[in-house]
Amino acid sequence: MPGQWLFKTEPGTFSWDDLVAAPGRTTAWEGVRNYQARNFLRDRVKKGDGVLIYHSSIPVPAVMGTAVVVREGYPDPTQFDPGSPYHDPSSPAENPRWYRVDVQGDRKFPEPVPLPRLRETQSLAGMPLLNRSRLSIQPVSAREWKVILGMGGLAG
DNA sequence: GCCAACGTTGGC
DNA sequence: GCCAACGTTGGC
Repeated sequence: MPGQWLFKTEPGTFSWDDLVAAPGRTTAWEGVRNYQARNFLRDRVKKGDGVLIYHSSIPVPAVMGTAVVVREGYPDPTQFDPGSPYHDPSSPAENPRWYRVDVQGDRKFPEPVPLPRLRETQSLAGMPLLNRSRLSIQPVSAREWKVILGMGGLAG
């Protein structure tokens, strides 16, 4: 049984629309530079898992749609690229510190689910997203997944 | 733009 | 290993 996740992104940097406009609707989810999130990408996120794409740092943050993991964790090459904003000169080449996965855009919510609606939904109260966690990669339970898809206008 | 919460760094 | 300083996240 596939797992479920929530990935945050700032739409000014990379948005849902950017994801579905990408070749094959697929993109490498790069630039994650937090150890807890890295551990999820490296160890727990599996091919076929579902991903909720969440827009943060905007007037009305919202879950925009779903994506599917199409490639499991592998070293993020941007850590070794001096020209990249995600360059990490202290990451050892023989033991890369940062990982990424590839995701493919799947279904756009007919109605994006705004953060205030998530907050007022009792069954979602345990989500890290709603509990001042700044984790950019978070696990989502099967129940939470189903509830949010329903709120967004997707049957399941 | 503010600022609280949280993560990371580095001196000791 | 402690912890103060600093940087980042992200809602508001």
